[in-house]
Amino acid sequence: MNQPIGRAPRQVRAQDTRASLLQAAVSVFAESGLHGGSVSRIARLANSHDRMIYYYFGSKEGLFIATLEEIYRQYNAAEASVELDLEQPVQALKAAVMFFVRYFRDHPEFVTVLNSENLHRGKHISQSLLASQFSKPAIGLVQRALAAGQASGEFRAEVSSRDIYVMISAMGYFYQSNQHTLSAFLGEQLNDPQLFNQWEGFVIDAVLRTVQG
Amino acid sequence: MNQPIGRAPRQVRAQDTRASLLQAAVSVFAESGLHGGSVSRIARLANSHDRMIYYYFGSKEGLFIATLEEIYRQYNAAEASVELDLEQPVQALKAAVMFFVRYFRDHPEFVTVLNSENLHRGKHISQSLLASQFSKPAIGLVQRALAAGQASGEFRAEVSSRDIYVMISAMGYFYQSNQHTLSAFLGEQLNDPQLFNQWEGFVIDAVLRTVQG
DNA sequence: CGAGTAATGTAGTGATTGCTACATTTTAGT
DNA sequence: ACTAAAATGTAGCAATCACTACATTACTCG
Repeated sequence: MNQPIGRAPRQVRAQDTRASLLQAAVSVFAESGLHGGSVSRIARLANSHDRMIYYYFGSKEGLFIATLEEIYRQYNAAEASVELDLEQPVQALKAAVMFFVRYFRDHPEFVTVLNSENLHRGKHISQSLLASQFSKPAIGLVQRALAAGQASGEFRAEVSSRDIYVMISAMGYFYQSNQHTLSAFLGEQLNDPQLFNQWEGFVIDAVLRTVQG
Repeated sequence: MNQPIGRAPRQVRAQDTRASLLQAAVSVFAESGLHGGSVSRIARLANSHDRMIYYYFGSKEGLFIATLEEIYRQYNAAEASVELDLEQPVQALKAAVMFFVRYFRDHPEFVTVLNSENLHRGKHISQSLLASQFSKPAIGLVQRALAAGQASGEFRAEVSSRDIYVMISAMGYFYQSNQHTLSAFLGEQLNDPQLFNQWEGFVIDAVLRTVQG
């Protein structure tokens, strides 16, 4: 569009290659974990070659680090796009809970890749230079909703936003992450839409009861 | 002791071999997951040979299924040994919460092996013939404490024990399971004992506020 | 247009994997 | 004591793995 015509093709294609490799890595690592997903399968899915993974990411671990950064980036971007009506703290917190619970449901790749990273004791995310940038906006949603409610007196002052953030994340994440063993355990299919809605309502209720006076 | 002297050695040794292979499998699968842990490493850790794994468990997957059954068995056994004073529902529920939160903290192998199984979409636990037996006593603790409180009128009647069980599990499990990425995310080491105690107190508070009228 | 290089393609490497064929030892039952 | 079989040990196979040396293309820039 605003680019000189004869310019882009080379560099653009290169970026496309990198991007499709990264996207393929997200898919494969999400499905099979770091060890389970092979470099050649990622390259094949991206219509490229193993060679290019090493060209752009140096190693399989380098690709995994980039994958982590990518899913965190998407996570933060999604969180940043949520708008809260801070005039109504209860509704705001409710909206925050719904965002998280649904994000985990709709982005299983986020859940499984993080699980894979935690299996490796966080050794890759600690190598990431961008990691520190991700921590800032993360709790933002919960923090703002909670602070608004505390200012208006609707929420208790002694509740910490970190605890509430972890509580919400835990209930949303665990429900998705462990749905298979939980379903076998409880004898109910947790991915059933009706059951999910019921669970979402329960989480909202539990969080509100926890923060309210 | 009460065995005829010349009897046991053969069968006993055989059972020892099987048991030590299973224990080694729990350790290795917990540390590296199903794909990351190799059969030969498990055999070496058990002071045995790859060969014996196939002799006793048929395949690597068979060993993994047995591993799942083993950690579930231990989980249920621990749960069954907890005694609740149902005359005091609040204390009983509190004790239940503490049991779960601490069990996940003290048994990371339970957490990581289950994560590995969920990565594979529960395909192994669904093959287990013993799996159905595990579901029964699981929610027992929570169910009894909750029912006692509902009978006495201290807890709300409309709360479901399944929701409370999943809530408690989620908050305890997630805290342990995702401690590495969470620590990087929050800038705090979640395995710090003081922070853990604070979290445990928060979970108790959140659960009680959720069930109380 | 010509040259230098960014980007891609090809064909392999050695190491490790899950698994098995085969041999050997050890013990229980008769 | 003898034998069938349970249990263990040894050696190696075919496949896959992450990774790389080397060659080739294609485009940018002077």
